[in-house]
Amino acid sequence: MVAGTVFSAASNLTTLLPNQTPPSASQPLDSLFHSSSSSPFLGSRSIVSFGDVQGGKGCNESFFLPYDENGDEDTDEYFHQPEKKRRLSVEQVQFLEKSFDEENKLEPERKIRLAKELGLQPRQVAIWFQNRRARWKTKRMEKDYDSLQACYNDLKASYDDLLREKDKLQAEVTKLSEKVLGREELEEGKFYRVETKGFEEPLQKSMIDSTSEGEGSKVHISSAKSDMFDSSESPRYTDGVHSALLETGDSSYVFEPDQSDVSQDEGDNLSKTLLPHYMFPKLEDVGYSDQSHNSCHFGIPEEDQAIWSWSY
DNA sequence: TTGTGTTTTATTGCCTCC
DNA sequence: GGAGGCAATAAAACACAA
Repeated sequence: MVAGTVFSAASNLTTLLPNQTPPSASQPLDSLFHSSSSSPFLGSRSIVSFGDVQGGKGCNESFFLPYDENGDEDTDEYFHQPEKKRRLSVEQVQFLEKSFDEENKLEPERKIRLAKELGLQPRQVAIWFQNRRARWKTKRMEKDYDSLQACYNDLKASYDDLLREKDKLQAEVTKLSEKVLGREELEEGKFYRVETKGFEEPLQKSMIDSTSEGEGSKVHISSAKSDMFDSSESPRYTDGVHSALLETGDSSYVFEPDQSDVSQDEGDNLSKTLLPHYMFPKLEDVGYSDQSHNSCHFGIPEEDQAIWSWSY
């Protein structure tokens, strides 16, 4: 390859006109792109032309001076230059970039044409496209990575929020369950038959008997043998009180919720869903005889009533 | 000026396709 | 088997801080 390149340089040397000047940096790209068959890039520095051998940052000045100024001595020096990489000129790169934007693959005819127009070896054009495709791929992967990262961050944030919410709700369930269990003494197996309006949702269909004639949305828990009691997710009622309840002949325990009290919080919503309605004692048994009362305090101390009050 | 990191050009080896 | 593509890599050119 080295010998080939040197030979190419030498060949090019003979074809270049000594006074040929590179295209001006201010020359519009389109005019370059639509130039005629005579290349505007011939004579600009490149590894093939050995232009600008002396280096310089972005210098487009042709290394090739008129022979009568350089003389044979310098010309001889060209052929003995060790092969060095030459950066393409700004114009050449712009031209190639534009071509790449149109199509990033290079057919043989196009390669030849580009090489001719740019005064480069077809191989150089091919290499440039190859490297350019590699850069393009890297950039695209970086973009993909960024978008995936953003996506992941969003999902992670949502997940963390859900986890926090879950912990909060679980703590609420625990708190409420403890309060309920703390009042088992008051119940002593006597439970108030409560009605419910709009409680159908928390109960599974299999648990509910249709009892709606003339009773609005009153719901009866038809059987203790429901999924609710088997579920490991549900509160466990293996103690004497609840076992007694489950074994009682009258298995229809209906709870009547408050319809006006608005002192609930989000934990209350949970309790509506998770706490079994049959657990509430009769109001008479806990010193509460006014069944027309709308609030669901059920003898719970004043300070706890907020938790037990809700409305629909 | 020099050391160092980055970019660009080019090579090599492997693979696929025709 | 040759041409072309790609990944990995080398090496020169370039940018820039100290």
